[in-house]
Amino acid sequence: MSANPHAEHLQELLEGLNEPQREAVTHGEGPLLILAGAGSGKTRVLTHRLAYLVYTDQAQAGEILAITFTNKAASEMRGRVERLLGRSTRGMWLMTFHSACARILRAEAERLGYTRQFTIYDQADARRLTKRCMDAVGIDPKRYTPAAINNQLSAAKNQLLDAETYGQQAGSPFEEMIAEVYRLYERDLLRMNAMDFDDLLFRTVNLLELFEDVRERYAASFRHILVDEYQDTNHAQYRFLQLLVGGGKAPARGERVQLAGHRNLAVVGDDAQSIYSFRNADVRNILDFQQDFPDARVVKLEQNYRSTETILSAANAVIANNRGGISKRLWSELGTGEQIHVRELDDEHAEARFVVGEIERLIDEGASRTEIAVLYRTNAMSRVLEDTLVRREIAYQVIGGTKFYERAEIKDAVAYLSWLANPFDVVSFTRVANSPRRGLGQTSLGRIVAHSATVGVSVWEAAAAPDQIPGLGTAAVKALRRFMGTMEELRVLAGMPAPDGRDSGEETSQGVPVGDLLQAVLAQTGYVEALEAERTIEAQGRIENLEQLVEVGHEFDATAEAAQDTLDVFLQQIALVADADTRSDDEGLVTLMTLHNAKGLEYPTVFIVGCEDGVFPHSRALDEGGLEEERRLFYVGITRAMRLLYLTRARRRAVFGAQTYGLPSRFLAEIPAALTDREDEPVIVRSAALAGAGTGSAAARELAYARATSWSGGSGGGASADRSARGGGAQTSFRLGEDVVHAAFGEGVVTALEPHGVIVVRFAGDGAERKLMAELAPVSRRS
DNA sequence: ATCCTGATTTTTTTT
DNA sequence: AAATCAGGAT
Repeated sequence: MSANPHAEHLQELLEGLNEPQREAVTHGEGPLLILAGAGSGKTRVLTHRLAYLVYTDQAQAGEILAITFTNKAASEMRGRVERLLGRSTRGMWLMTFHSACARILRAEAERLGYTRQFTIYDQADARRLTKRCMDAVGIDPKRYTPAAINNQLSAAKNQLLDAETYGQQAGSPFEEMIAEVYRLYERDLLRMNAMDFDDLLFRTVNLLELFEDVRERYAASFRHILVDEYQDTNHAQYRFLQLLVGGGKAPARGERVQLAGHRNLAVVGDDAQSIYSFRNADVRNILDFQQDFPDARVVKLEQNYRSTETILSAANAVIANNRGGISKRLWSELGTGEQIHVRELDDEHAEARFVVGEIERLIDEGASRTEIAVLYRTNAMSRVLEDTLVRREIAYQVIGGTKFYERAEIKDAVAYLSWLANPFDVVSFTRVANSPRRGLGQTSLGRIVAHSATVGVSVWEAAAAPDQIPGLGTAAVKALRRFMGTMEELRVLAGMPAPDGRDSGEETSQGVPVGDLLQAVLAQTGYVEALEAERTIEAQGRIENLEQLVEVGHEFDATAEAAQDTLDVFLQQIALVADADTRSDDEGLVTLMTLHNAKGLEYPTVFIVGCEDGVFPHSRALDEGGLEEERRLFYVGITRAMRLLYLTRARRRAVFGAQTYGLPSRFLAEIPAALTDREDEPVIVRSAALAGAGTGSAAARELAYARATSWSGGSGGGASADRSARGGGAQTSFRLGEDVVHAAFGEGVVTALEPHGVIVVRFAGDGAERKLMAELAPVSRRS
């Protein structure tokens, strides 16, 4: 080792790492599992390991595949590795699963019957196509939404089940129906030379399974593979890795022996932070890693360098309520720090005012806006916060929500490019053909698409010969001819070959740069003109968005490495950007985002708003038995905070425009009161009360009641009046939204007042609403 | 074909 | 509250 010319650098690379970190960084060949608790220096280990592998010549940059969860994380990591190495990491595959697969597929697509210009459909496109297939099968759209059906398809794909296999093992009429949609859906995607997000993984796995030479080539070219956030990988991703490194679970169908390979796979993750099961992530991937690779070296990172001990204690206490998992106990040396601030506000507006007020105070005290993040469960909750921030003139950024690339005008512009690149792309064609309005309505478009399918040519070819299309009116023929004239000009400009192969064999001419092409598209199709004609503020905003997109195009042109395939690469890049990738951390902005988007990030001050049962944990997660995952999400949220943590809850909140009354999140009660500054002790009667209600056991009811009374009595203050009222049998006057406790049902909240002394209470235990006679029921005011 | 209007639905979370 | 959708009028 001392002979290594980089010995000094090596020293530097390992300096400042603790023992387990160093072990992970310097691990040589063979499987490696890094169990990295929150804030334990995971990214540091990953970047140092990447640099170490290159430095010690265990791998060239180009022989490493490093998977991150977002493109943003990838580019940050690349920057850090380059700083460590002191040179470029060009050639290193440092990207998301989806980007890596798209890249492989673009090189190999012909083997699977696609062209390298295949279009990537996002979720909205996929749902639209699903709906079309549902209509074709004749499914009642009232009973099943395209989103729900598409989720089923997505789940199947993530399990690597194709339509045929899925159909064979369908065990219910429902599954038969799904299978039918699935068959159509797959057929259409292939016809359209398009893939959805799940296909990127699925098709890559197909490719590697079907073509041994391809598999061998990629397996040999990636001598080391590293995967971040391994707890959130799904089965398709697991199989992809298995095909590249060898080893892993029992051989798949048709495989005689276990796959051979170098098995140089290092995975990093934390099962306590697995929060993507709704996306078919399977936490067993990380839990079973040691079974998959019995000789794996396992490194646990438990020292936290991020949060105060108070925050960590809260996180540990919360996650302890989950069953199972790999045990680890985070600790830190950063001192006790401040208590966790817990606040209850009247409604979401008051909550927002409180949060923004605290932000103002912190800024006055010298904090920077970049040090503050506000986290919420659902995107819709950002609105009130934004309103308040705007009013108080605090600069902020929202991550997620309506993404830039999901705006209609952006999707339209991109669809024009997609169709130019991929003449089979029906979804883009139908999106673009009548936007701006050209007099080509649904009926005409339907005829064009149907004709292309019958004749077996691309939509482009079908549309290029309007008079061949049966049933098309003269007006439509004329409109289409004019439209296709424009598109032909643009096609030449783009340097794309004629779809009918007229000049195949010729060298594909070099197209103009993407930014210029985009500009030409927007001008020549009349898209911008139509927007200008609207003369509304809205349209003006859209034009500005489009200008921004053109700017993105120009930037792409300026940095494009090879002049080849630029349009495809640009489209692929756009299809796979996540909104998390647009986060900026140097512009003096307060950051607003969902808890999911906060994964992997840290902030000195964190607010988690909406800590109410039904909001967080989310009611739909509760219905589907996803409580533990919600808790992990809460754990993720808590552990984002370095020094200050605020948890807020609104007694009343508008959901779908209607007022709802929510109980405090059950997670709040899981934080030891001593760690917080809340004045009133949380009343934990829920489980006991529910047990009592369920079994009808009088003793359990007594117990729940006794605990509830003594606890609320213990909170001091004006408890005595309440107690006497309760002791007298019942309290008779209640207000809307009041927190109450019932002897058998436990905690609840008054959601309605009815005549004749009847109140409606929703209970925390089972979420059910019950009508009670205020005078007679054993119910009383809480707190 | 297009536009308008009232009804219905939407909100988990995302590559 | 906002967005999308279906159905009907123009």
